[in-house]
Amino acid sequence: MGEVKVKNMEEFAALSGISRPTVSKYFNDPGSVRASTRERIETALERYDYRPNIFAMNQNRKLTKNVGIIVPNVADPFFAEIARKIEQRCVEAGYRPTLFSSHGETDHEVDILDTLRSMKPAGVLMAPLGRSSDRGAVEKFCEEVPTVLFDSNLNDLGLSFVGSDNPQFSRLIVDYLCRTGAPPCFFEMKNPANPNANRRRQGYIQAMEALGHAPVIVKVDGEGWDFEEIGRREGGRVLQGDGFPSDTVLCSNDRLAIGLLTACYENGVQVGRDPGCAIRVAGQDDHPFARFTCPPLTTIAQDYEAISRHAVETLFQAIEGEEKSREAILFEGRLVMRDSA
Amino acid sequence: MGEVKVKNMEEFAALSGISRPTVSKYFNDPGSVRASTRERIETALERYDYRPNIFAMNQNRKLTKNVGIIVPNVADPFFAEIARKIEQRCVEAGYRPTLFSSHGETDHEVDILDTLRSMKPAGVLMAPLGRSSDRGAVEKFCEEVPTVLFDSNLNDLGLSFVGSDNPQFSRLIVDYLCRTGAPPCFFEMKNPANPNANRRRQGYIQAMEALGHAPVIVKVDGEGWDFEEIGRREGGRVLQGDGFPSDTVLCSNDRLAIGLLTACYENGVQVGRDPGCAIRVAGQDDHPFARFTCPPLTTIAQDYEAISRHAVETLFQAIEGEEKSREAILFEGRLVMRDSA
DNA sequence: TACAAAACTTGCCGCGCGTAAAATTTTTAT
DNA sequence: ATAAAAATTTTACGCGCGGCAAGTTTTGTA
Repeated sequence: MGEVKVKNMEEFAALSGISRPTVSKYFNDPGSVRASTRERIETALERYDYRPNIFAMNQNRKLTKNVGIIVPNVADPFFAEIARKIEQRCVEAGYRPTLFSSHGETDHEVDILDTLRSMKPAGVLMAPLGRSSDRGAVEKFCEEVPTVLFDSNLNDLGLSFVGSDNPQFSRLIVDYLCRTGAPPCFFEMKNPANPNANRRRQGYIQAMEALGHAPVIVKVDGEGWDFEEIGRREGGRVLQGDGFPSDTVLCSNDRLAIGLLTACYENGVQVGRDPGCAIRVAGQDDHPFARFTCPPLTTIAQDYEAISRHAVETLFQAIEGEEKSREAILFEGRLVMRDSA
Repeated sequence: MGEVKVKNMEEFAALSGISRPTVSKYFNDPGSVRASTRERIETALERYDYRPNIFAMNQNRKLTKNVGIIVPNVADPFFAEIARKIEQRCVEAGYRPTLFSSHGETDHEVDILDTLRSMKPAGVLMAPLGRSSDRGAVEKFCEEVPTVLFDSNLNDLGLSFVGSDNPQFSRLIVDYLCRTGAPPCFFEMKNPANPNANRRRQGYIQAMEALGHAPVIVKVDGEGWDFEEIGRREGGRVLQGDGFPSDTVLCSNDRLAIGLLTACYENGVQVGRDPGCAIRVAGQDDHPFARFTCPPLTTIAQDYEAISRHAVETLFQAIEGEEKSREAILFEGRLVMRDSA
């Protein structure tokens, strides 16, 4: 490998004894050439280490092999993890994924959309910021390039939506909490960035009423994506004030719960389901760190695996021509019992 | 904006009344054309919403405006955070950053290098996997494209290295721990993936000896990047066995410490510096989650800000022609006192 | 063995832009 | 006002590959 530096496909084709158009066909789909031809090319490939110029490739192809992945915030391990899974599946399918993070900012999300547009991607997998997304910009983008939304749904945008059945999450954990102790109150931010928060609240209310309990919601101030800090600061404020209306607190998501656990620690409030404990805390998501909080967090696990698989499959089906009407695919959560509730 | 769709630079040049080569110059460096010309172009830009085709651009330019950012694992919030900062600085400097994660795998890192090579990047900022990096592949890459290494140093590779003064980290925290309680033992993995771990161990040994104490190292099994789980599992094993040789444990890094805190909780071992506590635990890095552990983790903070700034500056200076000999720039850590030690 | 289908070759054009050289215009300095 | 310098225009070519059409070879089938 690496005997001579091969400048272009012309040269490589000559060296391998195959015509350039056929070599070109090979690179676009190795299966489209005769087996004997494929072998000759691959033999030459090992000797001369040549790679087609991706810029020249993408320039002329109507459809590139590029796939964009957008998450609202890579610094959140939840999104980092799901992005990793999606990335992997794209590579396996022969595409070139590029990861982008909006970093929680509307402008940044719009910029990414612009950048992506100029990359002529075959498709895009996008987890929108949610409430603070520029709906118009996203809509326009979805009209131009095949886009599958995940995690957070922007109504009727994109080819389809793949996410979690958030009301079911809340019902599931409310059932569990009521079965094993006091009915929970619901702890959330006043203006949640993520629309899933609303569905979770509604799921909570429904589940409580179905069990004959009065739902109680604790809304706290806080903007942005520093959920842990908001949970800690505002949770602490509640604890130092009147306290929570129930000794069981269901948080809108795990990151808020992680912050609340810190607040409990700082205020000397023992968390858990043991007799000596003063409060139970539960989350939702099964954040990668939920396993390592003290006490480990009882939560509802998102089905990362199914979401990433289905999102990618849906996109590729659309790319490869199968017309379908938009659908929202929701996966159920799984109760993960740990020690916090 | 957006009156008519402009196909190419030829068309746009005609619409703006400027010749195409000049328009081309403008896009490569707006400052290189006369102010009056610049204004005419920008006026047209607002009316006709045209963006040059990036593939065609990059194809002919010897040097693109692409910058590659490689981290060993985006799912680690530490790297996600520093990548975010670097990304931002690149954009401000007019470059197009692309983020890659090796996901802890050697093969993946090598693949990224190959992909990057074909993108003809102006430069690359790379945090190598470390011990499991393919040194030969990295070396070859560094010879071809200007690369600044950060976080983890691969001796003599790249334009320069920007990272932390790891021995100083350990000295700093050892001093603090000895001043406020029992001399610490050092908790680490047997085969650390990151070479910084070795420097930290050495710093620990030096600091202990300088203070007249015998260094004691607790090495535990564990492969891969699941540091929290290793810390929890092996930490638990130690606690259930003979226990730690000191009631103060300095962990090689925060993620290990986070796992150890979980192990302590699971084994009913009270952590902190209060009289009732059985053990003190300290970390190193100031991981984004260290603030939210229970108890919050005492640690040494990496200077994210300085590292990202300096890494980017060094790269751009090299790109823009300033020849310099390779240097390793190390930033000091800052003691962050919280409740765990 | 013949014959059609499939795979390949040859030749050529186009994509959108970078870039170089020479001619022309505009700006700045004398 | 005039010369020199700087900026712009014109002209022309090349980058590396995709894609098409027509002709040639190989393959599989009867």
